[in-house]
Amino acid sequence: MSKTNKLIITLPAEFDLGQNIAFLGRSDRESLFTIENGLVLKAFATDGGPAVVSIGLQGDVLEANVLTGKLDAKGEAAVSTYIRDWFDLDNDIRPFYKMAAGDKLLKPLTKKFFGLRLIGIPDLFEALSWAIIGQQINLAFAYTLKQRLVENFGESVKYNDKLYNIFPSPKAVAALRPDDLRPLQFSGKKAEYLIGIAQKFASGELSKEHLLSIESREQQEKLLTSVHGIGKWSAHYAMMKSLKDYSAFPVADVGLQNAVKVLMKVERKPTEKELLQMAKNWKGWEGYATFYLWRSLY
DNA sequence: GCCCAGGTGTCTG
DNA sequence: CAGACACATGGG
Repeated sequence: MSKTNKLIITLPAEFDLGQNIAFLGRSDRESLFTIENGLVLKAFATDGGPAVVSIGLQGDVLEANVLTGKLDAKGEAAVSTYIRDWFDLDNDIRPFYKMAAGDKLLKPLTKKFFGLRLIGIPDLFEALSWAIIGQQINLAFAYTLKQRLVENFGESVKYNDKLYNIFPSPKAVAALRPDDLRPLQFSGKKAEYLIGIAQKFASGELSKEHLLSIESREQQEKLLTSVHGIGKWSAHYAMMKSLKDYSAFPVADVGLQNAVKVLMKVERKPTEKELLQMAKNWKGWEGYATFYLWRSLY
């Protein structure tokens, strides 16, 4: 009998697991975790090998249980940090709610989805990959492409006869050729961008640590958009989902535009200019506002 | 068949 | 610096 690791994750007051699970469950094609009976199950790559972890509510804290594999102290710290980042637990979102209370568009959303946190993608390589996959295609197809990438080039662990996938490492993707991805129905450009970014991560030219060491958001954006395949939208997407920039604002996002259109009950999508005008009230919280607006679409 | 999709790079005026 | 356009492929 091996001892099972159990991690306790403390929670802020403005947190509702049901709301966050509802967001996580938005696609039935998600390939990187599963949701069962109020528990989130996900595989993690650790130095000691892959581990499947369940995350669920236990009283007023989250409890993470290691189901297979074993975590040393370093692994436990890494998984705890990942979960805190994933659910954005170390951020005081009261100022966001305060701002939203005075905003026609956001007020009903913060009421309806109270306790929803900006669900992140802690791994920057995964965040940028997902941005590239999602460019200019519908979300359903994007999930299909991600699933094929993950299943073909990522590791997986079995638990209870089910496979739990881990997003492919930069090294694994860096070794691919576009012709490896074309049969999975990646366009030539997506394949080229994805492999190029993987190579930059594998070589150390790009890293989350380095991006985070840059204090100026403008400089972060500039560095990100200097990479082939990362435009303004993808840079802001990664900044809000991975770099904890709550003011990141992917204005060109068609989902965001549609959400505003629906909520305002108007015939056409707002222009970028109109969105920027609207977002003047959101200063510092554009990323959170965007996230709640996306949530309104499901 | 047609329009749209969680865009980007490149070219042109 | 703004605007037009090619790219690429599935979903509805």
